[in-house]
Amino acid sequence: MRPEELPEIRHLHLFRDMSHANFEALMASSYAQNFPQGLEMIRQGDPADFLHIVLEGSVELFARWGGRECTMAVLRPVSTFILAASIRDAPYLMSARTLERTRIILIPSSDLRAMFRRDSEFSVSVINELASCYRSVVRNAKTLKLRNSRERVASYLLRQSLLAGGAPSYVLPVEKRLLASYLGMTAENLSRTLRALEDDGLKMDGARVIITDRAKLSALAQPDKLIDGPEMDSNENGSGLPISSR
Amino acid sequence: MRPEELPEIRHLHLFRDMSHANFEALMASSYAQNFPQGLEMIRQGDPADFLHIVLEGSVELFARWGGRECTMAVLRPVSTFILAASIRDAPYLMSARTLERTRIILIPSSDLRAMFRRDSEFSVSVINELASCYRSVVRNAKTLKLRNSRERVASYLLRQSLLAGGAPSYVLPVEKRLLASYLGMTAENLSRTLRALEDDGLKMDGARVIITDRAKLSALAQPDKLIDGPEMDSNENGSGLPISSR
DNA sequence: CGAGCGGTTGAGGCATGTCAAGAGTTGTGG
DNA sequence: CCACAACTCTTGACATGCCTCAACCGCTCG
Repeated sequence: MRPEELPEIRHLHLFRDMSHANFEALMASSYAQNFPQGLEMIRQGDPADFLHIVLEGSVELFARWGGRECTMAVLRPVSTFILAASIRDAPYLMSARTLERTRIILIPSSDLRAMFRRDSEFSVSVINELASCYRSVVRNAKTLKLRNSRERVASYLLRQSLLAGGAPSYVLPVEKRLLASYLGMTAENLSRTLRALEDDGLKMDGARVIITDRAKLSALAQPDKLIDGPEMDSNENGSGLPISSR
Repeated sequence: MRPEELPEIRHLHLFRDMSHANFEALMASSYAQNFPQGLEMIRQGDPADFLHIVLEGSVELFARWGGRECTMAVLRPVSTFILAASIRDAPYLMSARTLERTRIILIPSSDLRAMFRRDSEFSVSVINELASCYRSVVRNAKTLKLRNSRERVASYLLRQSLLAGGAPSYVLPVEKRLLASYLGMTAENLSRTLRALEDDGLKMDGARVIITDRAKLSALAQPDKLIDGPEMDSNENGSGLPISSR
């Protein structure tokens, strides 16, 4: 692990409050790894031996069942993921693959579990992190059950706009194909939906989103802080399943 | 609070490992309340001032958006709920209403937060509880995105059968209307789906489920431990969103 | 240059929601 | 005790959202 990377990790909410010595100890037992693009680094069902941290690149979390698969989240630096499985010493519920060349830190789950039993500051951080992640997934479930695909697309685009500083125009952070799967629809359906939203204040230009009439689009999406945030929460972290907080 | 209720609460994973004195302290600041049927005791968006525990009766957690609503979980004794919101000192993401006359214990969130900073055994329990809940919601999201309604119904019925001790016949723990909403479909659609499953090893008689051909039904549902459990986990607890662990 | 891939578009079909009506059940008040 | 209201559940008819399959375009990369 490179020395200049430590501060970046230390800066995460999860690690920010623990003692210096304990942080060093945790990092000493961890190691970094670089993965090429498209590598399935985690397979659902495998034992969760490590907590992962994305340092560079990006990672897709996805789930498989039968012949189907769907993407559950996309993570960008600096984020942790699969904290819950590491803690429960249980099998991964999701698989992970790199979307590009990606650098990952691996922290042994057993060290993690030992650490929060020893460092009470750290255990409080873990609690806050998990609670935050839990709420994110609940929001996700709400949007899936309460909104139709059109509304999910519109609210997603508005949320991303907000993350881009409220800009009326920005570039999609992920491929449309992947976004479709994240939003629980097919690529074809997303394509048609984006086209249809041209009557509602949206314009697409390739991967570029242009919000031409925010009020109109908002009326359709009905953004709700109990689904879309804010509290965009403490989501510098990952695995709370934001698709690309970046 | 009745003295005979304390052991039931103490028996929950969440409270079982903390010191006697601290448990007593937490209970001392809590109080019990009885609600009539159909009362909306928690409204989404309100501040989460209390951790709740169902002692008798049953509670539906549901979410609203726009004009629509859907049920997210049904909780039965003895279960805690809305732990994450209490911890984050954040607004409830879901509403709760009683399905029958229900007795609830209310633990002030601030006391809860103070307690896990003080009692490290308790903080470990909270971590395990939250991690477990998180995984439950992820499983829920997976079933929503990967299975169609028919498959969700079939797998739900098989899971319930397992909870009923593997019995081929049992009575639905909730009304069909509510079950439909939990499974992300309309009541009409559930009704038709149940009828259609008669070709696949299922027979309904009112609220009674009769599995006539388990192999056939399983082939359709393709139960998966990464979605349906087991690890039916430590789900004596609630808010991991099982519908009626009974 | 050709293969592969993401994206788009069209045609068609199935799954699911909506609306409406009726049977059965439960609960309530006269 | 009965009448009535309210509710769940079911069924039918219909509309529509969404998926599937197929073709095609444009781009990238070997």
